[in-house]
Amino acid sequence: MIHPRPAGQHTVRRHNCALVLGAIAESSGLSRAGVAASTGLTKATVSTLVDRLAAASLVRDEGPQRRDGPGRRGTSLSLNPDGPHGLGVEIAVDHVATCLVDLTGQVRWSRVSPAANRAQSPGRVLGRVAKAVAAALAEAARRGVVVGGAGVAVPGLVEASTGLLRRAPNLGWQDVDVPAELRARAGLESVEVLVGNEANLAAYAELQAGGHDGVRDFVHVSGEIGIGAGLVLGGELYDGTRGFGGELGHFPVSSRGPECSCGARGCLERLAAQEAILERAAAPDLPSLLGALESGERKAVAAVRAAARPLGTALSSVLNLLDVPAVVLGGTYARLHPWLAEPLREELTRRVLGAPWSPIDVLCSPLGTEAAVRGAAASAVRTIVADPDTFIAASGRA
Amino acid sequence: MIHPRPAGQHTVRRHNCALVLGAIAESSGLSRAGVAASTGLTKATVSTLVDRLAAASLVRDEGPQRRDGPGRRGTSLSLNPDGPHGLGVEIAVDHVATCLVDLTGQVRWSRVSPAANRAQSPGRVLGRVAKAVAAALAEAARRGVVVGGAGVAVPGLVEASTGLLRRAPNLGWQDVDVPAELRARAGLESVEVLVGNEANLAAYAELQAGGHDGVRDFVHVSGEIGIGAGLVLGGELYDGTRGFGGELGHFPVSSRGPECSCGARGCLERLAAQEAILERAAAPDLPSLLGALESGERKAVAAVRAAARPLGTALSSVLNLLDVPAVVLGGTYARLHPWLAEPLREELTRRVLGAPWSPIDVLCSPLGTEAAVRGAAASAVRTIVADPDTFIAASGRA
DNA sequence: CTCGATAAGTTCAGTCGCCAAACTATTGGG
DNA sequence: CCCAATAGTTTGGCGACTGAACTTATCGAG
Repeated sequence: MIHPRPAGQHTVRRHNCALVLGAIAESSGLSRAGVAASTGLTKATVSTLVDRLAAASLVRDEGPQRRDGPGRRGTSLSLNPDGPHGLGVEIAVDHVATCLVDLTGQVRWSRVSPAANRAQSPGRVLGRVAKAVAAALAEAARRGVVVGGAGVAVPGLVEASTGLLRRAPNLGWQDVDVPAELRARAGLESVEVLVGNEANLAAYAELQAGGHDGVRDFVHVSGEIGIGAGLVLGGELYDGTRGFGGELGHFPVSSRGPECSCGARGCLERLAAQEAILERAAAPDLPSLLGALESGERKAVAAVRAAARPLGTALSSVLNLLDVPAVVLGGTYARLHPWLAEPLREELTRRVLGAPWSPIDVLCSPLGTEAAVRGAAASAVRTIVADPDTFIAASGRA
Repeated sequence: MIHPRPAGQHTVRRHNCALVLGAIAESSGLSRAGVAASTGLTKATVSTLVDRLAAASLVRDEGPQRRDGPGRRGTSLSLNPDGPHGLGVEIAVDHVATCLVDLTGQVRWSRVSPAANRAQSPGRVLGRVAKAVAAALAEAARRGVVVGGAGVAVPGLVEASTGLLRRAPNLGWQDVDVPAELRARAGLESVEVLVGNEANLAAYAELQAGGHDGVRDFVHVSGEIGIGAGLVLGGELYDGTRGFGGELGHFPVSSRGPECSCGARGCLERLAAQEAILERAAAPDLPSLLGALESGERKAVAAVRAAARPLGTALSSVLNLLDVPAVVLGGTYARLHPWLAEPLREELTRRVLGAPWSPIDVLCSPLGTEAAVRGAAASAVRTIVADPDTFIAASGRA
């Protein structure tokens, strides 16, 4: 059993610091008095904590508010966009991406470097990654911003407890300690480095920047190579007991169906991933499929429809099991959204038990292929916003 | 968004009180010094908190420990079995069950009253339940124990946020506020009353009393009427976003298959629930099926095997999605365990991706039909153990 | 223009729970 | 009999929040 920690006054301050910052993050432009009202803390306490947050340049004082009626005006507080940034890194089979995201979740800088990483040794790939990270750090230095944390998105199973990348089939890696490697190779010694599965982090990006506002519970699916899924429950990424959660590709959706690499038959992945759709539509690649769809070719439209059924079958089971009211389509599926959404919604409505009471949303991700890097950076920013006191303490002694 | 609460010193004490009690619960017979070591608190703090817990009769001083070597002996501390009890209530279609469980999780008293509750009005049934609760409270009074909380298991969807029983198909109920009704009818005014889905609470009972020691992550399935499932993740009951989680009965496992009441085809429930097995085995009821199995009748054995496949298909999807390493068979499935476990394990081993690395346990519940009531009572006890300070404050002013 | 009403933000003594360290109590061994 | 070792208690101090009084800022009415 993981032992919970004893609490002391410092714990109280940590909690309340996070509470105050959270209130400011949630509604920008709040005054100290407003924060006090929304958190339940006293004005005195809020003042102290805001001073602390401002000193660490997490919060910015934006001058007096507009108000009508008598009384002194409050000072607008908001997250400081020039405060610490989160560094996002994505290691994919064909590229390495990096970006810098500010506290408000805005992407302030990003870069993608093509790289043939498939079946390359970890050392070689991590060398490339270290270079890209160095460039990002240089950019941050040029802008005079502190990098407060880093997140790395990887295409494989990440063990939550250890941070180890257990298996990455497409890279051919096994048991690689990515954070340790990057800390050593790329001058990230003083920064917290998180790793996460690429599909899970894409889901998190969707929550943070997707603009489906108010939707705090959904399943995010994207179908590039295989099918990646990520769960967001109650505004938090849910990644299972050991962090392996969200494996959806091998859902058995057809007792017959083609054989899969996993040994079973009728896996979702073989029926609804990008490759399966292209094959059925007799399209050589995604652009040509999209072209065919736009000109309304029956074969292409039918291929997408055919993928919607098994996808809907699998997702409806997830929705029934976890009681989630929305599905977000990302990656390739986002581009197919106009043709995919309706048949998918039909299938879900038919199969989800709660559908008659609360209709199911099938949403489209606006983030495209950048979702995973953004999610990685956002998860780094999250660690600061969710626990500012630790960040302040760390930057104080550094 | 649900607003988190501000923290103060009282929050610290609450947290540490729970920490100390948790340490004692986890390893009975610990001394104050032992608690201090395992929690990280100082001996001074532990002493204060233990006094507090002892004054509320949550913790009992059991005299000096045995130790070898020099030094003063510590005093053994353990959960007080004569401290507050949890009251468990189960409202089923054919009976009402009640029980009293002490802080250690032992059932100290229980009673089952047959009752034809199917399709009866809530008022009528709750009248019966109130009577059973009154009898349980009288028994508690006779024993001189305080009832510190109550849990009610119901066969339907319970909304976590409101505690409302949204739908109970087998009872024919809709939107019933069970806690409020019971508080009003059964003299439970001063006691916290929790409601939960019967399958989820059975899973919780399994965690608490099932004796699969060390297993803190599993799916619990039982097949009486329909198929009920409950998830335990990291030693906590997981009941989904709104508390509707664990719906497994309508997993689509066969694209053909018989039509189901939900409108779809090939639902797990129609293929693997008790009724389906009996029908296939041509057995009139469960006892006769068990008899046939014990005398090795091929038709009966084949029927159970036939149910194992779809069950395994559905469960493997859950295991892949949530990364859980064990399945516990309860209710009817527990009785079929000798014939069901092996084919089920085979199916799971074939389909679960992580199986080659960590084998999947298929365990048998020893709790029988009492699981749900016990789980209800245990969940009531849990609220005390997980937050003793609130209990102490409440009993102090009462 | 001044004064009163209203609201934001600050200051300060008070309270509460934890901590560190010193102290008392108990036990086995030389 | 005294010492080393361990359990538990007492005491003074500290940090973080609270409540209430106080200062600052703004508007509108006379």
